Amino acid sequence: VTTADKLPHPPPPPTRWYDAFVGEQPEQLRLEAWRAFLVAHARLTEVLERELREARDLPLTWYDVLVQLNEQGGSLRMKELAGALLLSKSGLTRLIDRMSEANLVQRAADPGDRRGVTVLMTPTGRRALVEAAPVHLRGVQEHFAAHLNPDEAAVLRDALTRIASDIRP
Amino acid sequence: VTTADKLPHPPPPPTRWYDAFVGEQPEQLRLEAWRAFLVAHARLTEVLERELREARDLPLTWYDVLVQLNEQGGSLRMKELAGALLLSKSGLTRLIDRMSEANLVQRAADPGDRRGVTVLMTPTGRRALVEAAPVHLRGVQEHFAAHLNPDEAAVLRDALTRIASDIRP
DNA sequence: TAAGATTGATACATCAATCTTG
DNA sequence: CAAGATTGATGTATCAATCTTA
Repeated sequence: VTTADKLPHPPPPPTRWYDAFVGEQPEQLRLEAWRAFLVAHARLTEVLERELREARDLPLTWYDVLVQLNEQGGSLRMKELAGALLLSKSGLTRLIDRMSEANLVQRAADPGDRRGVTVLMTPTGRRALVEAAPVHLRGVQEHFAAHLNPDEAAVLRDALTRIASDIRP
Repeated sequence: VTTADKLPHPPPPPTRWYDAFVGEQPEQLRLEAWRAFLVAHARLTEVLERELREARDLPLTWYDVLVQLNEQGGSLRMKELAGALLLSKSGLTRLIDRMSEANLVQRAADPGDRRGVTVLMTPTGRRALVEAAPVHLRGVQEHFAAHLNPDEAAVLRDALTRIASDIRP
């Protein structure tokens, strides 16, 4: 369509819109931390997702559902689960559809309030969790935790917790 | 469908599959860092996405494309761009389709190797970048950078860079 | 044949609207 | 009406297969 011989716009120099921010050394450092944060997250979720899928054919989202259910004694309301997973309500509805289809979880009516739906982990689901957990935890250990000494781990935990909690409100 | 009066599976105690890992205090700390990392990322991308969309009606992905093009002098091959954005090739094809539709970028044939396609930032795209950058950078500053003192920023940058670079190979 | 990019089928998430129960 | 959950329409990502040029 467009020929490269006649470029429609001769390349101007890159816009240095960030000059105001990176001018001072401290801001430069913080922006580097920000980029590192994004890259690390992308790479980590990619490997962990791949490893779990290859080893146990389980999507990371499914694993997360099972972990949450396990930590809450095996059952949880849709609303709570959606919150814990940082997922929209409709997103969770479909996720639970698929996982029920695979017999890893099951829906049950809440006898007290029939508007609510409770999600139960099935024995099959529990088995899937028990088999997947070592794989996933080994991955987290190898790709994330092993690179942090205790001081660094504490800094990450504290700083990131602070950051997260200042957003939600 | 299922009545809650007859639960199909009486809740067993939560499986403590993670005992082997959290038994020692240092591993506990690192797992907390891992959870904080995930939560912080989810919350941060959510706010930043929302803020940019509300202020300039620009998806964060589009912004990232413009930033990359700007840093590379205004043009980049599809392949390079996909790599820089941590996006699949086909994903980038569609993204560039939409952005071309909106006149923010433009495709051009590479005269040297006609298999390749070069993506150019248009004047409209540059304007969009210049208007969006302050909004986004203010967001990063407010929600992320402002919570870090220089020492913490350095730890995050160094540790996360180390983590990311040990994955790709 | 291989590299670069696109296309088709599909998976998964969201918003807004809707249904059911309180 | 409000709360909890689901549904319909839609946006955007992926893989595998395909097309074009080297």
